Amino acid sequence: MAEFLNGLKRTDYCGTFNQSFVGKEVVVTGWTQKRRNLGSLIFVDLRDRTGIVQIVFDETCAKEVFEKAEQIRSEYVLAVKGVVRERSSKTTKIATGDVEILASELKILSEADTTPFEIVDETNANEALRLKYRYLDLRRPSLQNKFIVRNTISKVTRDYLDENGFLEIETPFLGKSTPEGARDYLVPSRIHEGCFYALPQSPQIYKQLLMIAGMDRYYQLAKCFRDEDLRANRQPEFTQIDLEMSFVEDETDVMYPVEGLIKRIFKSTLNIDLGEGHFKTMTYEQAMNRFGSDKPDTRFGMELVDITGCFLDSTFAVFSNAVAAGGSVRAINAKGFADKLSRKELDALVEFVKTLGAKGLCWVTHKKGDGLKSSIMKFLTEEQIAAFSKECNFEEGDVLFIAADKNTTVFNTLGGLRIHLAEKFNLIDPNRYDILWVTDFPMFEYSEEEDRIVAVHHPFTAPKTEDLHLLFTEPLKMHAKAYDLVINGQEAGGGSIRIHSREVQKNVFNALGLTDEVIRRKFGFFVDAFNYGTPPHGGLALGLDRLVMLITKCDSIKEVIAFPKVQTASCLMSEAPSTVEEKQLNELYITINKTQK
RNA sequence: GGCCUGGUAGUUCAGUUGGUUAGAACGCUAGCCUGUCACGCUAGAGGUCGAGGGUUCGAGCCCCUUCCAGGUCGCCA
Repeated sequence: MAEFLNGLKRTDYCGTFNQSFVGKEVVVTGWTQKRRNLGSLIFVDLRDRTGIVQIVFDETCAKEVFEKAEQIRSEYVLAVKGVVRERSSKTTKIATGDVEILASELKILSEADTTPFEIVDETNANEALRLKYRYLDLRRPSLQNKFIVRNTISKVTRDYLDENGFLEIETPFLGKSTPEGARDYLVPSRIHEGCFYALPQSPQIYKQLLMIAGMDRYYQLAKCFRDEDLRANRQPEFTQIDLEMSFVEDETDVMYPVEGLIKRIFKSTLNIDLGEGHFKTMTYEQAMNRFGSDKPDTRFGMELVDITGCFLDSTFAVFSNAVAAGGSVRAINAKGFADKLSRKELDALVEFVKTLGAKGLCWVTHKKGDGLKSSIMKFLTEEQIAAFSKECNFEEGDVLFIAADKNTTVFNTLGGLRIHLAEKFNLIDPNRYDILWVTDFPMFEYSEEEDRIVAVHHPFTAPKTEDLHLLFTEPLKMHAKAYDLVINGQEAGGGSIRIHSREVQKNVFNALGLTDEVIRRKFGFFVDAFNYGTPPHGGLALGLDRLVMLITKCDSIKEVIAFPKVQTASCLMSEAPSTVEEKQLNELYITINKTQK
């Protein structure tokens, strides 16, 4: 039978005890990590979120206390009163290993069934099982620590932004479905037949309206929702540190304050001092040319090299066709990999890049004493070999991977291969943090799917001032005042200076092929707002979950969200989403059409 | 939507060419035990081999379908 506290008040947390407590009478509460019953001597490790302390029951205990202690099992919730004393046999395995509590009073506040998996830090229980019993999984110290770090980041963020004049303002969850961008989660309206709210993909429009409203500087730890497929670092609902500033003009007006925030976060969580200077920056073009990615992982080398010039006279159709179509031939040199990669593994890498959209991949190996070998040996001339060897510093012991196609495919292929090799061969120092800005993104890109140009960032992003004149002639050559914060090859955040001129905004909409009628329907209230005095403004959003992942060094976003969804966007614990009562559907004017897809 | 991987006691796994009663460790239960901290010793319970169908004298194992989970590509302005 569960007992009540009956006035017993906790005096200290389990993990806080040390020599200075010796002799004090204390009351601790927590969960039973482990019970060791030696007959007339019982040890109980009691755990709360701060740590573990050992409780002892022996012959000095009252008979009924000792008998109750014999009933204790794993995960029972206890309250124990006792005196702290020095241990006769100390241990360094727990932080409180110098002392123990000799119990004089015990309350079993709650009994516990045998848990589906053991509540230990180094669990290897299946993730699905742990997610079904998430509240048990969350008892594990390593998981609790992630939420303690997450809290620190949130708190430091609020402190820093408050000190810098930002106001925390909440924006609606129930909003208007936005066109372009991710798929919206829709919420049916009961009052308006056939109408739907959309959950925000981000508070983008609202925060810009707050600038027009004169709030000057805004921030929010904003929940965002996107109905897209999940990944190891993507959940359908996630949190952004979202901010916006008025009277800013250049990218650095936003980037520099954010650098201050990132520095404060790293200092307060990891005690890492990121130094006085500004973060490194790299243009989008540089990032693509060197790393084949707009979120380059600069913790290791193996950079891309453009060797198009080496193959201008190539008889190999793949190369000549790629060049003729405006593409390129590029390579990465896997230094010293000749002995690490078997023929079978090379073939596997060729198959791997096909999953990235490549049609193929050429390789050249130079094993010691074995000479050159290549998948395209018969197409290579002495001059070409000499030329690319020089360009790529290709020497004995190396493996060169060559891709030829249109540039986007080449970048995707070699950029992806580079990361794949680094992970496979542990080329990355796990304790290193490489932080940089990627700037000067293209303003637009061509969408083959939609057969029109679309905004790379979003349609409110300001073009580079010097590119404005290209808007109606060569829009694809325009660059945007947009910037991404990249940490260890992950997009940690992104933002832009926004368009504040109604003329420019109208022209950008037009360049995107949106008619006045469409603009009115989709963004009417937003466009109207620009007519009443808009300050120059810009902002940024940081992925809070990804920051926690990076700082706690975990690979899965599920580890840093208290109640996450699995790959099919369902919650294994609550079994959401679920069907609902017919009555609820009727109220919402909804009928389920099971055949349509 | 495509591709890859996995599903066997509560948990993590093993299970030979398709062949007797499906095993181990941890956990759990009971008994003994005064310094354990991976406590120890003794005994015990515990299985719809994800589900359905097929091949076979015989299926955990082979085939088909399906469900669940993980990763990834598409997608994610």
